Amino acid sequence: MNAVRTARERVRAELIREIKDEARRQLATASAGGLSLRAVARELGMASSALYRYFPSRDDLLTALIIDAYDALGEAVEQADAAAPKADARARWMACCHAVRDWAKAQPHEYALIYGSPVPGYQAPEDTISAAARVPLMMIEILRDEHAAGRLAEPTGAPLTPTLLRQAKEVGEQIARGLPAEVLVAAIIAWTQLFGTVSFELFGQYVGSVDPTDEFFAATANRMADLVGLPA
Amino acid sequence: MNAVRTARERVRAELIREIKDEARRQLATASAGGLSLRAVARELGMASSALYRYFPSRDDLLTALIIDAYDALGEAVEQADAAAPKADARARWMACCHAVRDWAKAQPHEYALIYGSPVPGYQAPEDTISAAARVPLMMIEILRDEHAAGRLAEPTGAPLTPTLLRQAKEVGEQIARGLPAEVLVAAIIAWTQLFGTVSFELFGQYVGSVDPTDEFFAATANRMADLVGLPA
DNA sequence: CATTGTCAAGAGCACCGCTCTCGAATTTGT
DNA sequence: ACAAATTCGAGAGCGGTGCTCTTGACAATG
Repeated sequence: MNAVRTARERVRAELIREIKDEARRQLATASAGGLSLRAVARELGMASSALYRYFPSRDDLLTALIIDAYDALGEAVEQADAAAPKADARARWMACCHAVRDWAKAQPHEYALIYGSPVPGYQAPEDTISAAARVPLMMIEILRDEHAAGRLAEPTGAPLTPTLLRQAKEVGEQIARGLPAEVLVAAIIAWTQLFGTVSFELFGQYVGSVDPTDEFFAATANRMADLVGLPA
Repeated sequence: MNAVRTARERVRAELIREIKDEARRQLATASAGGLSLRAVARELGMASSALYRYFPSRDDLLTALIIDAYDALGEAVEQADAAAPKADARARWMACCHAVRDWAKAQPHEYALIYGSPVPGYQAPEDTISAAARVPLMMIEILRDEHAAGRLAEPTGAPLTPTLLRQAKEVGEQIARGLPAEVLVAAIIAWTQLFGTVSFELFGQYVGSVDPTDEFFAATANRMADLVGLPA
């Protein structure tokens, strides 16, 4: 009974996968706003109306692609971290940074989908935010490990304002227990810098200056490792 | 004769302005990809085909809006710098950073237009890049003034790789003569951080952590001032 | 075997960017 | 002052879009 019912559901799951694959392929030529359900259906040899059996609207297809993208990026970063020597925090940090950049350069349109400007009337559903948190959580885990081992340098620079300290403490209690608020703020700065650099590179802002960007990126990632207090 | 010719051209310039204004207004509800010439024409009470007398294509309208946006942002930053005490480099720096953020928060859709993901098939024409350079040039000018006065601290951190040094020197020769390559690299990092932070705030990545972002932004801008070597 | 649920397909709606043509208005040249 | 040249707005129309609704075929269920 379950096996029989699965027969139909399996072909359905397969078709959903094919639709997403084709949509991803089209994303490469026409980005988010230009994704055409009709074109996807045409390429798959089916009527456009049939697609609505699988995705109730264009935005739902887009949402599925966004979640997939966040997950793929998170997966890539987590694998990069796992492959790095666990004792070498800076190596883990650099591996994660490079994993983000490599993934973004390999799937620029999927990256633009999740870190570019929000799509017109699109409202990100709940499911996306947990998927989006995987990368920052990975970076924080590195810092927690290093802090627990007592190898994290104390943050420098002007002291933080009370409000910012309170905000950081609140966030820390939920996802970074044990990490000093100053470190967490530095981590948010570094996290911003990481994606800012990748975005600027992908969106062409470095053309004419630090292009190719490989060495600049490595230098930036190292500066950020310094900022959060990782040992050299 | 000139006055007569101007009569027609004046109403033409006026209409171009109205079209751009209305397009900007629509950008607020449907972002770049969803900008509709027909809707603009409808709102202006004219036939959609008439718009093509003023903008040969939708992309040309978009380009005009993009250049206007870059210019408006550049103007805002330059005014902020001019209003700051010329002798206080950090005050100038902070004023510029806050000017970028304030402008972006006041016109989020125009900001997304120029610093979000590139529009589908859109290729940025030459005119945009000079307009885009105004903000980074302003930041570099602050550093040049301070360096000329001998008040710029020496960059810290690991030494840069030869390739990156060479890239920085090349850029420096064109737009930042006299500025050490290490400072220029730090400036590019800071420039990236500035827009990365503004983008993350506007695109909702800080929701749930450092939101509201006012104090975090100020702290970040100060850290970046430290990074480029500005005195406290 | 009949019923029930699922599915693809087609027609159709309102919208889009864009092109072309045509008549009216305006500017220009004489 | 009048004719020629240019500019302009409007309309029709092309092929495309997302999306809805209906219809008829198929497969799974009892």
